[in-house]
Amino acid sequence: MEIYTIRDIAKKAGVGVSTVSRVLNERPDVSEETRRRVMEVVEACGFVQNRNARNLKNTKPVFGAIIVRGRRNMFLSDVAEEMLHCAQAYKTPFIVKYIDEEDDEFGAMRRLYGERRAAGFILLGSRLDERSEAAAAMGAPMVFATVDAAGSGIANASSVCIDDRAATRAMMDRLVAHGHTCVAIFGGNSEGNDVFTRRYQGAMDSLKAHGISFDPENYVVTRFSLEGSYESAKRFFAAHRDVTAVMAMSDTVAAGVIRALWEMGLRVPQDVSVTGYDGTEMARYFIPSIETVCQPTQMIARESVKLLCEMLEGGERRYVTVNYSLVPGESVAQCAGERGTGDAE
Amino acid sequence: MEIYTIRDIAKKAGVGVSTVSRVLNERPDVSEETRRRVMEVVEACGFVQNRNARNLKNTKPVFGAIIVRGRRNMFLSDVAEEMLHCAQAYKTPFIVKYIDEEDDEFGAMRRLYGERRAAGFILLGSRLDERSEAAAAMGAPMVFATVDAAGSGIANASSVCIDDRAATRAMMDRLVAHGHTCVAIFGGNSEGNDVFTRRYQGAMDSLKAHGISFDPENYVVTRFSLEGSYESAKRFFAAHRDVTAVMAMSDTVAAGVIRALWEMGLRVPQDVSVTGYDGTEMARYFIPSIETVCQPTQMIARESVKLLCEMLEGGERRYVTVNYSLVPGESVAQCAGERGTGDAE
DNA sequence: CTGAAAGCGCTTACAG
DNA sequence: CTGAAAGCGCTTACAG
Repeated sequence: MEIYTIRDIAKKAGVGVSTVSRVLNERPDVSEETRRRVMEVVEACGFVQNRNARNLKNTKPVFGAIIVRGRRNMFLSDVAEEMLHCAQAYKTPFIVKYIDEEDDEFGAMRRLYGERRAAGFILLGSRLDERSEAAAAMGAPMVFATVDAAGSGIANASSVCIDDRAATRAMMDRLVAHGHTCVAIFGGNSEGNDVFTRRYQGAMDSLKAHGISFDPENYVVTRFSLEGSYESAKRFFAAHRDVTAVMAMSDTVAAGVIRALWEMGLRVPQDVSVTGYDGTEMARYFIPSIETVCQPTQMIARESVKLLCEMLEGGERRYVTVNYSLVPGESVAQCAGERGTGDAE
Repeated sequence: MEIYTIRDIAKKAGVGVSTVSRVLNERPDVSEETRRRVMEVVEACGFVQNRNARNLKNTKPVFGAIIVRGRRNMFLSDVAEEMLHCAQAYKTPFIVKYIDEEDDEFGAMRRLYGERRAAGFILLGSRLDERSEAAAAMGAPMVFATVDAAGSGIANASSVCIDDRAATRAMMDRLVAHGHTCVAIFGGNSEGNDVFTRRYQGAMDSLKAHGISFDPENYVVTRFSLEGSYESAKRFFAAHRDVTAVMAMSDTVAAGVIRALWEMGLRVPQDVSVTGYDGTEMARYFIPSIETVCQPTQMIARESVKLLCEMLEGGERRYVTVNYSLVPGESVAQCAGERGTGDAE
């Protein structure tokens, strides 16, 4: 298979290279007749533009980059896929970059900016801290997806997210309504103003409203993978048999916890209730199915892409909140009463 | 944050641009003294090479592309991640491109070649048919990962895979050893010489050796997602209550099937045994854990990357077979005896 | 060991 | 509406 350049096409079509370029970029200032002739040659040769050259030359926004933090995170990768899908409606191409849960998304952003001149960024599953400020200094517009940037004050940062605090509050209300008063929370390592903090606060809002106290030891920091949460749960429940419910900050974590409990002889939901977060496919098909907070994948994807494209055209930053919903599951039941620590003795 | 070019660096360091380029590319023909001076400036400016320009100019192999067929396939995405990891040991950068299960990986390959001049390809979860021949005409070396290209005769195609036929045969032997004679197989739509055919043949090898017949109606074509396999299973078991075991061609499919059975009141493994394929994390943590054929992720990744890099340097094509292993799981049990079709009546 | 120059394939003012 | 020319940031022979 031969590789053609725009110059080859120009020659074959008997026009100048600039004309071919115009046709390819769907500019209006080409006669219909010429356009057809050029397109015929393009089709016939199976010509594909060289993006390296295209991106090298262009000064205008050429493409956006989606940075996903967490490789094993099915929810985030679903959202990323959906973003790619939505992006097709815009002229701006998008690329996706996956980085490790523990990696620095702002470093990745900087690199993408330097290496390939990405014009704008969507940060999926990011945090919001000093480094985001530094990254903002690049001047490229960014959209935080699933994280609220409203308080950040960063000039070129928009965000799309659900009200995490309200969602966890509502979820905790459900657990309390089922009689659970001794709950453990499995979440991430809070580094200030991130999604984990919001969710934690929401849970506290609920407990406080119900006059229930929370032992800080019952906040378990875990990796967001099956293996990670499984290990965390094994360790935690070896010492905390009195807990009757777990609120996990992702469905994957919930699944790992359920498996660990199961192996320890604790049934879900009969002995322990477990809730998830995200509303993934897996939550629906796991046994038991996992009660969870559904973040609307499509809506988040669509709004994020739209926002970034707006900003690339000079639009203002905006903070969008989308609606979550509580998805019932088989993983929650009425509290059977205090189990106490008797088992461990 | 300002963006510097190689020319800025050259000026600041008081050298020519070619010298900076040499330092950046770790060429030997630069004096230690000059190298240090240049690197200092590079560090100080936080300079990053523009890959668009780099890839545009270069004629030598610059980067490889990994094309993953199937977005929801956790096994394949794990392998892809591992490949990226292995690739760090080579000078050749790699990029990953995910395409839909139903999409044309060879079209994607062609585009990547035209648009970005990828020098070589790793095809993850691909098939092998007429289109692969056409793609081969591009001349770029390719490595089929998890598919055997040995019989294809394509000049520039290597492959890395397990012996799929032997693996499914061994797995079916286990089911038969547990007394199962009426087995359904959940797999993909065979389009000739692909992995589904191999696995099917392996299963037949076993059944034939045991003098057990197989009703073609018991081969169920399904999408490789939880939802897809769940739906397929619901439909299938509504009419085929006599089946006592399911051999699924992926862990995800196995999970979907288990969930469907569970909802229909059929327990796994008490009523129906189910086996998976791939050896994913999920198989280990699902309830029940899923007995599966483990494909060695790391080995496949490492060998594929190595092979492609070899070929990019002019090496010969090779066909590598790596070892699979059978992972026991809670999803298989002794056949309780024929259930017959009584339930349906 | 080092630098000036050409060129990778495209886009975009600039003149017609 | 169309084409010749300059230039995006880099690499790579080519001369020193």
